[in-house]
Amino acid sequence: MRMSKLFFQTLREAPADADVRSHQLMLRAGLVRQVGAGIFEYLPLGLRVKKKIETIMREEMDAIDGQEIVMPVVQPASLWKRTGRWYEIGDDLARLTDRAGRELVLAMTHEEVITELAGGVINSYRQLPVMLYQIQTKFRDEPRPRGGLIRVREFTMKDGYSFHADIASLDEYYPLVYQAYFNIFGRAGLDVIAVESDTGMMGGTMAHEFMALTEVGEDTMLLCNQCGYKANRQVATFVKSSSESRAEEAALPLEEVSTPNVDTIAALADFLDIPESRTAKALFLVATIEEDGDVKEQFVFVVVRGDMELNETKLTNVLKARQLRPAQAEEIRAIGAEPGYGSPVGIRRDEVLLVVDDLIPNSPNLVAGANRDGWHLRNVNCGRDYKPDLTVDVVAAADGHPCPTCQAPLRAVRGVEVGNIFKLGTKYSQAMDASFLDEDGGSVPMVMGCYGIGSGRLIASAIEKNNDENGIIWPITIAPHQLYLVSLATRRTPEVTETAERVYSQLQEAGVEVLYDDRDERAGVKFNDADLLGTPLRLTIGARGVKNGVAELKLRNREEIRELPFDDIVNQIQAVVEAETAAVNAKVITEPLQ
RNA sequence: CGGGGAGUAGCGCAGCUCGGUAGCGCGCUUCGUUCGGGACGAAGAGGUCGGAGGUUCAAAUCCUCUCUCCCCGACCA
Repeated sequence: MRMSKLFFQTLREAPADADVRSHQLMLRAGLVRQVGAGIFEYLPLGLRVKKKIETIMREEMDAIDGQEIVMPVVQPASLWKRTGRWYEIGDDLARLTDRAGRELVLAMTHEEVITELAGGVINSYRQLPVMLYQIQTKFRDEPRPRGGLIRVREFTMKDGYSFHADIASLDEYYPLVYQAYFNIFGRAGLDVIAVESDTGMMGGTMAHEFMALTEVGEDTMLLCNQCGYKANRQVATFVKSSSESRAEEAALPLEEVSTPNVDTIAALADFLDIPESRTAKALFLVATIEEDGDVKEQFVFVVVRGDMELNETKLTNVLKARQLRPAQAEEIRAIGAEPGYGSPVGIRRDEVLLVVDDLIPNSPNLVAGANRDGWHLRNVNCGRDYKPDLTVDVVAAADGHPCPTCQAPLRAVRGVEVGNIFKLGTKYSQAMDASFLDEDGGSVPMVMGCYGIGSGRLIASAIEKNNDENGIIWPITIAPHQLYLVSLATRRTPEVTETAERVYSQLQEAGVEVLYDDRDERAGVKFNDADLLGTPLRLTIGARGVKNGVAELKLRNREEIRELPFDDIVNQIQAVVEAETAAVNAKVITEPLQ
C-alpha cells in the first residue's frame, strides 16, 4: 500500500475526549474514528488489524472442528420471548418494531438463534458434538460506554456455540476451547490470564474469563503468587483465618452509645477509636426473586464486618435473585431500621431476609447501629442478639486477604475481559426445544457451551500493552503491515525513488506486507508516522544508502539499525518477518485446564 | 440514573466575566526555497460558534429549554 493513496490521517494531538492510551493512539494513528458514544468505524489500517485477529480466530476455531456460519443481527422478538430473555433483560437489549408492527431485537448475543438453528438441523446423537461459530456484530445498549474500544455498544464478537449429547462430551470439549483461546491471544501477542468467573444469568456450571491485565480494565482479579490461585473478584474467596476470628472472646452486655452525626463506618471507627473490623456494616437491599413462576421483591438485610465489602454477585447467587437493588430510605424505615444507623437488632423480622457473612458469628462484641438516628450499640453478638436466616460468605476478597488454597496474601489486579467461555448446560436447548434422539431413541435436550471473544477489546488491549511515547508497537502477527518502507527521495535523487519503487515491488511479490511511504514529506514526518503506526519493521532507503548499495532496517521494538544489501534484501526481510512471528508464537501459553 | 466537565474550522485551543458580527497553533491548497527525526517564506481555502426559543438596535457572549460527548459512580444477561 502506498501512503500517498491511503485513506487515513495521523493526528499530532489526541482528540480531547480520548483519555485512555489505546483510544488516543487508535485515533492518532487513524485506525478508528468515533461516530457516537460506544460506536466506532474502522478505517483501512484498523480494519487490517481486525481482520488479522479474526483470521487467527478462524484458524484456531477451525482447528477444534469449529464451522463458521453467520447469523442475523436483527432478530424476531419471539425467539427471545421463548427463552424469557425478552422479559428478563432490561434496556441493554435494543428493541425495535418493523413496518408491520412486529417486534424485533438487535442481537446482543446469539444463543436463541443458534439453538433454534441447531435444533432444526440436529436430530440424532450421531450428529453430535458440533461447534458452530461466527464473527458478527453485537449491540448492547450499555448505560456508559467508555475508554475507546474497551467498552462499546456496537462491537464485533467471535461467538462460538458447541452442542453435545451429554455433559461428559462438553466436559471433554471445554478444555480444548480453553487452550484454543490461549492460542488465539498468544498468537495475537497478548498476555492473558484465565480466571474462574461467575456464570451469572447465562446459567451453566462453569465459566472462565480471559483477562488482559491492564490498569484501564474494569474487572478486578485476585491472584496468588505462591500457588497460582486466580479468580475474578465476583467469585474469589479467601480464608477468614483464625487471626480474623475472635470466637473465644466472651460476649459482653449490650450497651447504647450516643454517636451524633456518625453515619459511616469510617466515621464510627474514628469516633469510638476502634478498628473498622470491630464494627458491623448493615446493608439494605431489595432482591427480585422468582419462585414457582412468581416474581416477587424481597427485602434483604445484610450484615458484613465493617472492614469488608459486600460482594453483590455472591449475594445474588446465594439468593438465586434475578436482580438486586439498594433499598430506598422509606423501605428501610418500614422494616424498623434507620438508614446510617442500621442494625439487625430489633427489626421487623417477618418481612426481612437476614443474611450475615460467615465471619460475623465469629466476631463477637461488634458495634452496630441502634436503628435510631445518632445512636449505636456496643457488644452486638450474632446468635445472642439476633438470629440470621442465612450465614454464608458474601464479602468480596480484597488485596492482601489470605489465599483460599495456600493462605499467602492475594494480589488484586485490574484487567479487561477479552474473552469468556461458559458451560451452558441445557438452559437454552430446553427453552428452544432443541433435542435429539439418543442411542435409546429417547428425546434429549442438547448440552451446550458458548465461547466469546471481542475483536475490538483485543485490539485495544494489545495497544494498551504495547506502546511507548512515540506510538503503537504492534506484535507482528496483528500489525496492519509488516514493514514500513521509507523513501527519502527528493527531486534531486531520482535514483532513490527508483530503488524504493523496485524494493517495494520486490517485497510485495515476495508476499511481505509493505506500507510504502512515497509521500513528498520530510524524513522526520515519515519516521514519526512510522513510529506512531507501530509497524514492526522499518526499512529506510536514502541517497546515502543507495550509493553504498544498502537499505537500513530498524525494528520498532528495538534500538539497533541494520544495513541490508539490496541484492539480498528480500530474503533478509523475509527471515526477519519469520523470526519476529516465531518470537510471538513462542510465547503462546499451554495451560491444561484443572 | 446520580455527581462532575465540555461542545467555537479536520485536530488542539483562545474569545464569553464586561453584547458591537470570530481568532491562534497544527493540518489542508498553490508557488518558491529546502530535504536523514514533525522545515521556511509568500499567497489562500475552510466556521449554521451543538440546536431551538427569548432579551436587545445588536448575541459565540445574557436568559430559558434541549441535544450530544467525556470522566467518576450505579449498571454491565
